[in-house]
Amino acid sequence: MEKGKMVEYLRQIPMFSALKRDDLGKLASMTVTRKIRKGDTLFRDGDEAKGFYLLTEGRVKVFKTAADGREQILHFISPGETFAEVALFSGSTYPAGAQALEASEVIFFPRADLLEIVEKNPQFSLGIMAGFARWVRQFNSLLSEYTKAVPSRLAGYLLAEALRQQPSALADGARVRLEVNKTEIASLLGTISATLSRAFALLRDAGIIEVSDREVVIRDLSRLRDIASGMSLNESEG
Amino acid sequence: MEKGKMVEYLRQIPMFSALKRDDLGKLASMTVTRKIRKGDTLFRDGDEAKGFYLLTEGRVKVFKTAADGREQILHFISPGETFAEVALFSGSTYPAGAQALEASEVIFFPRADLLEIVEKNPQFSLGIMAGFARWVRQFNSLLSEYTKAVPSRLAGYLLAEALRQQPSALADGARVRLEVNKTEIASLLGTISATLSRAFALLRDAGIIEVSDREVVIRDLSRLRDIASGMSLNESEG
DNA sequence: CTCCTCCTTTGACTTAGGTCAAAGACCCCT
DNA sequence: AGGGGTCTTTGACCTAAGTCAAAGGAGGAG
Repeated sequence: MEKGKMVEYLRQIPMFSALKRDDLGKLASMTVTRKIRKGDTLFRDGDEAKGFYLLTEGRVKVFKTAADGREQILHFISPGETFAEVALFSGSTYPAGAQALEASEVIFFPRADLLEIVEKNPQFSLGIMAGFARWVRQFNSLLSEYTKAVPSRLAGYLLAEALRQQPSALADGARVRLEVNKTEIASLLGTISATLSRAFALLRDAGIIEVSDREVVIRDLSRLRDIASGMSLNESEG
Repeated sequence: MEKGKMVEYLRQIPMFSALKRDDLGKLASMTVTRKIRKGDTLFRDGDEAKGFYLLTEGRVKVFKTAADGREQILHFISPGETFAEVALFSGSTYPAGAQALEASEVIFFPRADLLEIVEKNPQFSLGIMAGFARWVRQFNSLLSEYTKAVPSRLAGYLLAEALRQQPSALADGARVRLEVNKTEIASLLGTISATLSRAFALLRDAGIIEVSDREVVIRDLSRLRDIASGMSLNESEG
């Protein structure tokens, strides 16, 4: 990306929006852009944390690997989102790994350079913290999801995706594209593909959603909401 | 607390240690100290976030309440620890509730006053962020715990408590006081007291711990570690 | 076009752990 | 000391969801 364009691009990212023009320029010049292929690992849980990333293209997963090798996805990153910000605040290691789900492009922000800007721009640190707070909330909700049954978690995921993809069109008939494969979604929801498959079938057979290939149509939004909030399938009937 | 003492007290808190003397003074004068009784609620999930807290005495739980009324404890707060810092960075609402587990005393830091200090002290914001990072890691590990069986989570909890209570004496024979009742521990570990009770019995019968009243003695630290890392009880035998 | 690989679905089985219920144990309070 | 309340343990039962395995499907590479 050419520098002027880079500055414009960075300005749109909420975290950087408070920066003045010359700081943005400095920021732009310290970055490293990197193209990665599907399956490439950006960093692993435990690697030394040298900076954080902004995804400009593609899709990335952030995940933890358990002792037995199974992985738990913490979140999917979409273009325009930053990840691994935690690197900024503690010199040590990344608490999770990151890997490309498809061909992607990232911008890397080296920790040391960033800290310089932070120290001179209290406003900037507020921006970072706001991003952090958002993140905490997300994490928080991920945790509460865990106590729910798999169909509830799936319902919650579908609602969140529908909202993210087309905030305005959240109504019966809304379409949700599944932007990652079901095995990955299963891992995000803390389950396995076989179980997720059954959960999809349950919602489908109840007439709440239609599934074809990678597209889901929401047929009964209000029941989907009920399920997401923890209601069981038969409670939500009628 | 008298003001000079308050300044000294605040200086010991990692988050505030980078502040200069007069900022500490300002900080001290903006706080509100509050005594609360066992069972008192400090704030609920969804309340407007007006500031954050520092616990000086007693014990507090931070928790989420599910739609069906069951609660999931996110963490126990011990004296000297801050909580609800998320309030600083997003004007909106608390993502969880807080309630006193015993008679306690807290210092409250109003959001608006704090932000003033943040804006003038980049160093301070770094301190806050460091606290945040610690918090993220803790949360992160809480999440990975979730995929494990209950006895593993219990083992992890006991190890963490042993380490917190007497970092130096972590060896066979180490004693751990249970500072909250088992129903609360169950909720922290994402289970219920009946199941937790069986998990205690399992570890006891395997000769890994001894339990009497509210005191646990670690008899076989290395097996406890095995269990905590996800190994099943019979795998860890021998 | 056809093979190969990866993803998804389905089936049969097993099990961890939640539910419900009841009985101890302990503590405080009067 | 008696009695109510809370916390903990134990038992019997049941269900959600994980494991293992196999069969379809769909897409890409040659």
